[in-house]
Amino acid sequence: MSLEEDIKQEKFENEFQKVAVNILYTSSWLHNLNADRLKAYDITPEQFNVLRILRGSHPKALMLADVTCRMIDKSSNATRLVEKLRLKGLVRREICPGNRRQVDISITSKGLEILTKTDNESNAWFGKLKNITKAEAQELNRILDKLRG
Amino acid sequence: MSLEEDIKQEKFENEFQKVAVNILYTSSWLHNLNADRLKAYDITPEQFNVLRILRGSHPKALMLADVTCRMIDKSSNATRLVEKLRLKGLVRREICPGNRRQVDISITSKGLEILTKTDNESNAWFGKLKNITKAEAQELNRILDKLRG
DNA sequence: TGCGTATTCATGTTGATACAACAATAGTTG
DNA sequence: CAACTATTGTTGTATCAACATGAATACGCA
Repeated sequence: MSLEEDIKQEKFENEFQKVAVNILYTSSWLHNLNADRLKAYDITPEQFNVLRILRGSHPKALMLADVTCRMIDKSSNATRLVEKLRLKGLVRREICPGNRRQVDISITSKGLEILTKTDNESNAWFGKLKNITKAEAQELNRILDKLRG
Repeated sequence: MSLEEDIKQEKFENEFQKVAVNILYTSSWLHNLNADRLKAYDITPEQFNVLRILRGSHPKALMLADVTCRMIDKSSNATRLVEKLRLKGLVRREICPGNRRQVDISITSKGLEILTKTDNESNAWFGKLKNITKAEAQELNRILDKLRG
């Protein structure tokens, strides 16, 4: 549906203002879709993101700062996110012996299992994004990257 | 900068996954920009959004449900958001005489003043989005609308 | 070595989000 | 009119985001 209908706004001042609102609105839409599908696994989208980051470096551990800088939303607190995941047994937390300030985080086999399960769904889920063509997806990515300049 | 650099991810599984991450990431970037510039006025981006919605209908009041359905993020709580704005004197809240369940919300002159001030900045602010051309902005809007189906 | 600074993470606090339950009023129907 | 249902907002609660501050360790240099 058009953004104008979705938020009952007849017109925007200019195309750039609409871009801003459209990105924020579409992001909220995506976030809600994602939160819904992850509810079955009892994890939040940001927790899921951290798990994926850790799978990306598996079996190597990452220090907390490395997790943070890979996160989509840098302002969420990696310490507490990781602690939530640890309590669920999905990640491991170890003080680095060589540098005792540092905490090494790695994904557990239970964490990997959850990701495997969601992978099976993910294709179906990305299907929801396939209202657009691959060429449009590429164009979207190009423009968003350029936007952030 | 490219998304890959921003979140240190070398590659995505496919263009659609990257679209999802890119929208979420760009939205977080935009939200932070917005929050920063609004800090000088002591309002949050969602409060700002409500003020703009009310200016859109000014001088007509809107009932709470109408505010909600125009909001970018439908899940934030309009009752409490409006109460915050009321305490700052930026909106008025009146029980509708014709239907006492209903609450009519309208923007005050003080609320309008704040928007006038931000308007003066807004052009400068939208300038940050002008890494892209108007044609690209239109294309971005088209694809985002299509994406949400 | 010892002192100042930088790095890395944790914690405290305030306000926002997510979701469910509740309350009050209005409309509807036998 | 009395009971039922729908509409419209409010409130409670747990969790999360945003931001500032604090604590422990490591590093650099006189």
